Amino acid sequence: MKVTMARPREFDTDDVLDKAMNAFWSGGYAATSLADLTSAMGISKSSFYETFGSKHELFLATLERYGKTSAERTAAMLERTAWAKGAIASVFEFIIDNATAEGERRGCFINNCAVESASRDDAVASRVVGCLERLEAGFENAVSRGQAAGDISATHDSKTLARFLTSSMQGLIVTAKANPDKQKLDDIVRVVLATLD
Amino acid sequence: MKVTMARPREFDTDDVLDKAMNAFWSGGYAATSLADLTSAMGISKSSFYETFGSKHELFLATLERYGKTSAERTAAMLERTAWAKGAIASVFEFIIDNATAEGERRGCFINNCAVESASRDDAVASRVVGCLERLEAGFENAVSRGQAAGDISATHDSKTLARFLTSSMQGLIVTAKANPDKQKLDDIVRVVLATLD
DNA sequence: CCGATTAAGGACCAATTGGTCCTTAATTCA
DNA sequence: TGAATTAAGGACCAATTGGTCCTTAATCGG
Repeated sequence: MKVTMARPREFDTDDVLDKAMNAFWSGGYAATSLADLTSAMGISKSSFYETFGSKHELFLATLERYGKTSAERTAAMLERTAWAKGAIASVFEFIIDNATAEGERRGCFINNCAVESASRDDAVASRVVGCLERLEAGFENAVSRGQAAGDISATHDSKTLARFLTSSMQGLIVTAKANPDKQKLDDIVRVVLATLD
Repeated sequence: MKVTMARPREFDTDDVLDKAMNAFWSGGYAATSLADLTSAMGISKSSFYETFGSKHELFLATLERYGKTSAERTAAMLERTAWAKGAIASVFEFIIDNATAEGERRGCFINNCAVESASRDDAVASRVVGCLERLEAGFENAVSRGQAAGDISATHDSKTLARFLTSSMQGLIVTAKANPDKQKLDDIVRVVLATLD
């Protein structure tokens, strides 16, 4: 690759990528300007274009980073936790806690990207689908284990339930964004989790 | 009100409002420019500002129109149709048909608005919540009738199920936008409708 | 037909958009 | 130390942004 390094970067790529992701997460793609981005990332315009190419390429890079970090973490958590049913419940609880907490309600990055950009931008769509499939795989693994343990009903097969749970998660996130009413959200999750019994 | 009319408008307000709504529906708020809007609406800039005040006010007007037309129609349909359970199923079927049809996949206007703008714009949020509550009321009415007819299980009360159905609808719409795979969507709806048994 | 009133066309605006490029500063290897 | 290389600062760009305003055209009541 690079045979010499010359002057080294003054920033960490993953670090500024995280900051860019947070900016897009809060503002969406279209409404987040280059000025917003460079300000959030703390780098200059020239470093921006040198390192990331364009606003669009940066956006894709933040999506990939999300897939490798947050989405992967949630899915892996579902697969590792011993009590599968409890792990599933805790994912939904986490969403409610997040949405009803003080401060900015920015929803879920992937959910935002799916709604704003997926149908107009194939590169975004494929990355969004990747994250959702990883999550679905996490749910399916958990459901399978729960069914094997006799903890989760076998009325629906694990893949079907995993798809349902992934979709329910998206629905909860949208509902919470419109109206973060804990009672309503708890009602929804109660019915969702009852499908596992 | 107006004591004289002088020169009459060359366009119908509701008609151009519908065209504006479709433009926002396809492009979102931020990414739809004034040029996009006036072009879609077929009116001049001066007529635009004279009639609607600003881009933001127009946006709110399209949301209100959506509430008075589309949202109201769906909710009323749920309330009128004799076989409540079938009516609920047909709403979900309609979403799948829409999402898997050829052409632009622009999702649901309210869903798009909820995700893009609700958490950053109180005026938008209140109108989005209004539409969702109207829909929820439609579901609740249908569920109650179904429960009275012994057609829908009384395991969960009608309000809880209505909230769940409204949220499930949002989830389905987001899932479909990311990946309009009919099998997956059918799987999801099967589990959703099974909660009524 | 005429004065009042309102609609529409489009010139104009400052600010912002995403993006380029030139210069200067830092760091490497030889 | 010096040549090569790369990073960073920021001037600069055309195009577009949402929005204003002036002029002209159309239609009303009288």
